Amino acid sequence: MARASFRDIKEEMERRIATRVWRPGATIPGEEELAREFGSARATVNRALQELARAGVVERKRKSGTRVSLHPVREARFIIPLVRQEIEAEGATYRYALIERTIEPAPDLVRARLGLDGGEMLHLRCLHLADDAPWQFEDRWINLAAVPQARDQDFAATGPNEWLVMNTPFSRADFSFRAARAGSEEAGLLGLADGEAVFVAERMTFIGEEPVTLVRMVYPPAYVLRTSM
Amino acid sequence: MARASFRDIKEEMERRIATRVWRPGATIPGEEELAREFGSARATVNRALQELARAGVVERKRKSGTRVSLHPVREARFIIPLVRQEIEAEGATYRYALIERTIEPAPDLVRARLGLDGGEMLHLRCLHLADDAPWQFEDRWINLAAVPQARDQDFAATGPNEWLVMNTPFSRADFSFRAARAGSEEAGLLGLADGEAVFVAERMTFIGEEPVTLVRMVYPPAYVLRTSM
DNA sequence: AAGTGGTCTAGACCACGTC
DNA sequence: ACGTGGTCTAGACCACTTT
Repeated sequence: MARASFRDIKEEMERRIATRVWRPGATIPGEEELAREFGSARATVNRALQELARAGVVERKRKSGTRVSLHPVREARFIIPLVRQEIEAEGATYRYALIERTIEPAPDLVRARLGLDGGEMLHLRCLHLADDAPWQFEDRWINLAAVPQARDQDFAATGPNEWLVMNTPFSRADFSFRAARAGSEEAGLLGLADGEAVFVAERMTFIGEEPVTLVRMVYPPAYVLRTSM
Repeated sequence: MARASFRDIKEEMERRIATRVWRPGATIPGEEELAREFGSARATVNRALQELARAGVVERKRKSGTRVSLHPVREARFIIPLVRQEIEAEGATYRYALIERTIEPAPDLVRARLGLDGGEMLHLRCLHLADDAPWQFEDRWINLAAVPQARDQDFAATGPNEWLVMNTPFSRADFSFRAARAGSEEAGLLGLADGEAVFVAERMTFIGEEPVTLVRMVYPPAYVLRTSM
């Protein structure tokens, strides 16, 4: 092997952990010693170890050293792509259809979820299609107090998600995922039988403490959310 | 300000993006120029930019330079707790029940998913309960070639998940989540009506390239997976 | 006080993509 | 060919934690 890269070093260390040369809970050698062993600079070993630590494979503490995690990785990451990207990544053609756009006072349920006192909201209902087959039904409420420019958008050609991503930064988002039975309206729009199982994702986003939007996304049962770590 | 750390630089760059000094799609200055501006080494700017790229805020390509992402692909993290912890966090009492434990050759479907040629597998089916109400039905296949010690475990008192976490490191895991209709057996075990919507999580884990386990976890429709970012 | 990881620097060379 | 990011090095100093 040529000079060892931080990737090589990381792989070798993963191998040692997987094959229990380095056992869970055990302290592994210090960076300096490892650098000597791998014939590399300490910074290179450091980078490999930092990545392992970020992934939860090892735990590091100054003075005490680096230990193999007892309860490895309890965290997975997953990306929230735009529907358009999600669909185009499948090799399908994306199409968008607006169903309804109204401005109304926030219903109690939405106000409660977002922690709002009152005020007007933009209510949008739309459909995202892949190769003309329904892919996602979106039911969205936008807080016009937080995003006044949304009032001037008709969202006829572009979905609110893309517009918001481009125009409204957010500082926090809460997600939830569940299974549910399709209501008759949802079933109709998605081309499903009544009572079919649907995958429901909900998202609330905030700028600081101010609520921006609440969206409910309903997918047909063929949809699968994937991630890996 | 003292000498700029990569964190300071990262924050300043995030600020410039949030305040649209650097606009979506625009190319930002090269590392060398930024290093001069911040009075730091190029490696320090590089680290800040790499973290922004990993977070999806910017996109980098050699020769072309670094540009602000048009559609920031934000990533969310979620924790995969042990069922026991999940239930106890709800303030409920955890109970575990083994339904079936057999050693069999891998069925074709499982072999295909895991990329196995053959060999014996441990098949476990069990139920996790919260305050004596069914919480999760678990159907698990363990590759005995990768985890021979599992053959000696009866899994009568402790679920395979807890045992594996403590005894088998893994280097990669793939997750998927979907909605489905409960089969009659699942419905019976979970106390649901036939055809009720259930939330299905699947996980495959590997040590290096060697498959360790495939598990299908089925939750009643009341279950909600939450995360935030 | 001392040990270990955390970060920074200045310089170098490499790798990839574009021209 | 050339420009930009990717990575490595050798050395230095700092910061946190434990002794």
